[in-house]
Amino acid sequence: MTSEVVKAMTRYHHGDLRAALIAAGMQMARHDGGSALGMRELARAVGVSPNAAYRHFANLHAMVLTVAQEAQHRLSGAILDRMDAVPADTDPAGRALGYLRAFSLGYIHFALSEPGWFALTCESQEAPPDTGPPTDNPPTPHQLLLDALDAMLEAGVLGAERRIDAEWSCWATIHGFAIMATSGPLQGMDSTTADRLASRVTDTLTRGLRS
Amino acid sequence: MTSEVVKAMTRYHHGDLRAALIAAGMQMARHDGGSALGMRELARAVGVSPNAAYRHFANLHAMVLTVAQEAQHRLSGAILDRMDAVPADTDPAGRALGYLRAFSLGYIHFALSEPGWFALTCESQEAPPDTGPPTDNPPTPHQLLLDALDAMLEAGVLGAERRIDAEWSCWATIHGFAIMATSGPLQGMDSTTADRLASRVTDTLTRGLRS
DNA sequence: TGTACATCAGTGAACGCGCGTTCACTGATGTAC
DNA sequence: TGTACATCAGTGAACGCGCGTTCACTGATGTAC
Repeated sequence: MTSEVVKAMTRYHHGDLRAALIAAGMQMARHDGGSALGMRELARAVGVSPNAAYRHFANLHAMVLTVAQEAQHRLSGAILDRMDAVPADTDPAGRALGYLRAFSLGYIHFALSEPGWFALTCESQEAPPDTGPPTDNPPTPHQLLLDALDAMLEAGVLGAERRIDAEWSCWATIHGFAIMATSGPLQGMDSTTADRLASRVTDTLTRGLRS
Repeated sequence: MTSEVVKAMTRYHHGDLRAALIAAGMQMARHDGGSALGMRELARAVGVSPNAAYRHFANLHAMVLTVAQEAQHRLSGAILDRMDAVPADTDPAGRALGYLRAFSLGYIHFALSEPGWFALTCESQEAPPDTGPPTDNPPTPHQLLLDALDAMLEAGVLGAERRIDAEWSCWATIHGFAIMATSGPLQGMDSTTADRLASRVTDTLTRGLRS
């Protein structure tokens, strides 16, 4: 398998240049954020002529969107891991609250541990131009939040009236904290402080929702 | 007065080129955000050689920071206007809650009505290189938030324990909503919806703080 | 099974652009005597 | 009051850079017969 890939890398036909370009884009964005993505630099990283990338992306914008979507998938994955780890044996109310907390802390933790990728996810709300028809993509972070809130509604933790627009309060708070901790006034805080603040902010949010 | 300025504009010595450059920078940033600021374009807008700007700013970065600070002053001004409009004849508790609400809605309204300037304030947390010693600058938005929270503490609306780190919950929520409404998933919503959501988010935040 | 040929996925060179920044210079201003 | 001179605030031209994108081309691949 590995030798095939190596062979593929050295052949005139790359093998899977598109995937390699996306991987290189992720690597670049990891350190320098999404604004560092460029067609020439990407091709250079993969060891291919600048022009070859245009076989796989119509232009710079399309390429950035595609890499951004990959970053968003990783964010979803990180959140899902935390949500799946919520113990299943507790009562529905506790579990629903656990989902929201898992979402919040998962989102924030991802932002802090992968600030470059996180910044990339913020940069593009649009969907990349042509996602092939058979998409086994993970749910978007936004969908995961809706799931958590609906679980709270069903478990009776959240009143029906309070459910309305609740996702935007959550998104504002959680995303806002992530931005702040990543590229705002809280930038560079130590991880103990980060954990404490993330926890407190999540508490305040939860209290506000439940009243 | 006006004729003096006009004369100053056409003289070899500009008169107040630094102020003119900052004003032009604000105008540019208003439409295209802070990343559109450039030394050459700025000089062009004022009708001066590209190099002239280097008499007033060490480099691009210093210029952007300076314009960003100006944008932040306007944000502070907008918030202050709202906070000053809080009726003084109510009880301290109501007034303190009014301050927080004024801060939140003022912040969000500014972001929505001047998205370019708002984006610029986000871009730079650092202080510009050399602010002259006699600074009669308005207080920072962050300071205004602290004032509102302290008023709530004094009025007994906010418990001492709840006051701790409360500014970060507020900042996350308010700033987060502004980001979301300006360049995030809520981008382009109509103003009725914006008002409703801003109000609801502020309510949720306030409830969360008071428990 | 072999072969002609269409198609795909790369190469290499170039274009034009606008940028930040620097250099040597000059016109205007103010100040010491 | 006049004048020499230092200093300030501009000009104009250029450098080097890296970018996105396009052009004409070629090596590799697969498919119909």
